[in-house]
Amino acid sequence: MKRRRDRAAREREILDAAERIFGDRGYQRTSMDDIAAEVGVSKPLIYQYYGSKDGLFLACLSRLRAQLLDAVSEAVLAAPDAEQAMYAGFVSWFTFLDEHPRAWSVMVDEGMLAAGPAAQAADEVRGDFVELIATMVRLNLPPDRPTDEEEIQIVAQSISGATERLAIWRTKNNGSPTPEKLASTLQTLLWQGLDALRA
Amino acid sequence: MKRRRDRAAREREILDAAERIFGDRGYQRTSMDDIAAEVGVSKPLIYQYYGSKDGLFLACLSRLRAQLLDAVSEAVLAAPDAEQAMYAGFVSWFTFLDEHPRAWSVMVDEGMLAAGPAAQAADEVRGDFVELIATMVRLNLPPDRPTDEEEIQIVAQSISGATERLAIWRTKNNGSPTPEKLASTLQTLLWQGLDALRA
DNA sequence: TGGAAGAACTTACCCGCAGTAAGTTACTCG
DNA sequence: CGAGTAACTTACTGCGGGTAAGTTCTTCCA
Repeated sequence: MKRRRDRAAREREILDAAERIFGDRGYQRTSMDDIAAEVGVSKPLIYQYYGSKDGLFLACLSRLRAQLLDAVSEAVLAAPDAEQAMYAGFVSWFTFLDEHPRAWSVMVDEGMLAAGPAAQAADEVRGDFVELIATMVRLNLPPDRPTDEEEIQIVAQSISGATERLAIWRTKNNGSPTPEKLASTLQTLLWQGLDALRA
Repeated sequence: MKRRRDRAAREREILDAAERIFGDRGYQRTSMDDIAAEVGVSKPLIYQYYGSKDGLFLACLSRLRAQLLDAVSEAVLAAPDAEQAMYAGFVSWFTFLDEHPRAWSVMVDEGMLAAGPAAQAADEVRGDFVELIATMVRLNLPPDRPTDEEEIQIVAQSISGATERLAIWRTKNNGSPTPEKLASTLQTLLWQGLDALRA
């Protein structure tokens, strides 16, 4: 017989199992009973802790996103200049996704949340990335130039959308091209354009 | 009492209703019974014609995508040169989505199909756009240059992902910025980079 | 050391909805 | 008219998200 545990430990245990199973089978093909069985606990307990299937999924999603955001932020901050920061950011993005394939499956599935209250929360998580990118773009503007905030948002959304799509495409392509190839192509494609917007 | 109709007419009627209801409520919140009721027909008939809920949704999706692809292709082909073609393509993309908000809701929901056999089909539809973009990029390469097909795919996927994300962001933003603003920012961001890849 | 208080956990259900088996009604053509 | 078939329905199953109403374990103070 399994012992009882305190709430925080059990929550972590449930979250880990959920991440694993959602990652393997996707949102739709995973039932709350499956997760309950994996943890060795009954379904209502999960509902008590996470409220709903969406809630549980969202908890997985936001933990994973935070890890990814950390990895990318770190790479960006460690770079000596803006150009290399951009390249490093791209590489670390694709590399993280390579090294955490299950994590990535969960995130791709977030389309699942297109409706409902959880959608809002999911958007916020995504928004973190857009903000990271927007900040980088802003830092690289000449200080005297009046910032067109709308334009910055457009650029940040575009880059975020592009990298996300590339990551999806890449998994369907059995992991090629390499992160470096992707990063350098993006770099070439975008760098001059960013320069042009600066003018 | 409603009369019987022949299969093709009924199929169209069902598809129209499904597009409307999916567009209003999203995939998850729409039940097959809802659609059946709207058409004034019983549920098994829809199953006979479309096989499954995914099948029906996919049928809506692929019709709408085809319309959107037509609109964009036409705009692109009507332009006098590559630079204007790119701009015109962007504008027509955002404009179409503006003018067919319901269409757009259906398409955004396609994340819903992340799993299952329908996912494959959904990807194919999306692939049409990537191919359109890739073709345009290819046409604009100097003929003597050895084409790096992988690089072209990366670029096409990026642009497709970026525009899709911008469209989603835009609807959450109550339809601003304007299609023209988006198109011109993208143009500035990407044009020089495409030039750089050409070299 | 007993026993109240509360946290951790379960049993046993409900119901909405995708999907189906088996039949019924209306149209069509010889 | 009647046989054949296309269009359609009634009446169900089962899965899975979600919940009401308890039951056991554990802690901690008298």
